[in-house]
Amino acid sequence: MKSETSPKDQLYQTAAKLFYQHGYRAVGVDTIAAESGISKMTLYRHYPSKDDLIIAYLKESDDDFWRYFESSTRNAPTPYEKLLAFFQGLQEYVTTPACYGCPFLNIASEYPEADYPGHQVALEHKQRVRTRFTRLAKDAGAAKPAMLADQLVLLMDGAYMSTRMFESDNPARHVAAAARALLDSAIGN
Amino acid sequence: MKSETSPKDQLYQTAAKLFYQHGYRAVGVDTIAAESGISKMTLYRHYPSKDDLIIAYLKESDDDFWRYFESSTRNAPTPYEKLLAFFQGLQEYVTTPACYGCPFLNIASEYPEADYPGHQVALEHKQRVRTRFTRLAKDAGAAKPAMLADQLVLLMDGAYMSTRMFESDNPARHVAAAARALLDSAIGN
DNA sequence: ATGGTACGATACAGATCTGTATCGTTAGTA
DNA sequence: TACTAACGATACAGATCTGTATCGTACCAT
Repeated sequence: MKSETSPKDQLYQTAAKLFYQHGYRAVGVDTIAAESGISKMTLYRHYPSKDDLIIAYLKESDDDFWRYFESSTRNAPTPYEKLLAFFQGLQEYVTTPACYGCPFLNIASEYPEADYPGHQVALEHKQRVRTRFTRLAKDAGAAKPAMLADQLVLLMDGAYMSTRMFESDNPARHVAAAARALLDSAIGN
Repeated sequence: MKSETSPKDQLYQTAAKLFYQHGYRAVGVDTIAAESGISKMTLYRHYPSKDDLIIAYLKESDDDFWRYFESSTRNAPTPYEKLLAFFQGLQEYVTTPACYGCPFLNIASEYPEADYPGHQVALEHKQRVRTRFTRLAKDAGAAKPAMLADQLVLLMDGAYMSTRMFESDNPARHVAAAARALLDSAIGN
């Protein structure tokens, strides 16, 4: 059957969960090893350093994000509705206990130095989102698509951070309505 | 003249700068002592622990925020214009190299556990901002003032995080326009 | 059967961090 | 002048962290 998860997968899943919930600096390799039931030596056999494990997690999070982005917007017929659908899905996610914010914002907070490798990965991710938003905003007929995209990025990141901060009564519950207001204001329909 | 800064002040100013720029976990007490030119023993004579120093910084940051809030909105004649003025000033600040994000969002990222004292201080700060926004939104005639306030909080926090992440070409340069759009949409004038 | 590969367990090196203990010095004050 | 309070310098205790070294074992393919 070969359905057993490999030690590397086991390690990765545990690290991903701990990094996301508790932060990158707060989680040590000993904790990851103990929690996953995999030896620390095996960890270092698969990942040369803790930073490599962090980078692997960030790259996978980027893939996850785009997988979700595609699936949440696929059924929306227009660019306008695609953006709305994304923010509707985002709102549902960030008002869920499973959400601990944004892995990329979290790494940027913990490692603000621009030359840290993880910071670079995060920055590139946000730039791709910005580019994608800009394209959709343009196709939706916005007069200033780059400006609208930036405004939507602020909303998205604000929602992620609210979720990391608030346990209940989260301001992010209004992110979809806010996105709609910005879209309507920028498109003018 | 007695104008010399006291060792405690020297210590505090150095710690504030380092915490804000590099993060709380990344900055150790030895670094603070060395950078300030004050002995580590003197640090612990004034602050029982590093956490106490962090809390002192957060409380002072809260005061700073409200001082700025009052000064930036004082000359605006209406609640609507007060909110616009705040976001205009925020935009100017976050597009400046002196800005390293929001001390409260930063602490929430680095210490996500809700029972960490610093997290509590941060949460209370954000709640006060939310309350203040709600009051102004209500006085400005918004149909759903709490919702508008939440949307503005998302924008504000998104702008802070963008600044921590981006060095140039910062999406936060459009935060004032976004706030205006949300206000106009919610008030309907 | 045998050899290679992956993993577990453990100990450890070396760095770093928070916080304390000790002692010397300096400055202000009665 | 002598006392006191604050500070500096240094060493250190104890914990924690990343990463490595070593050795034993289990499994798998030839």
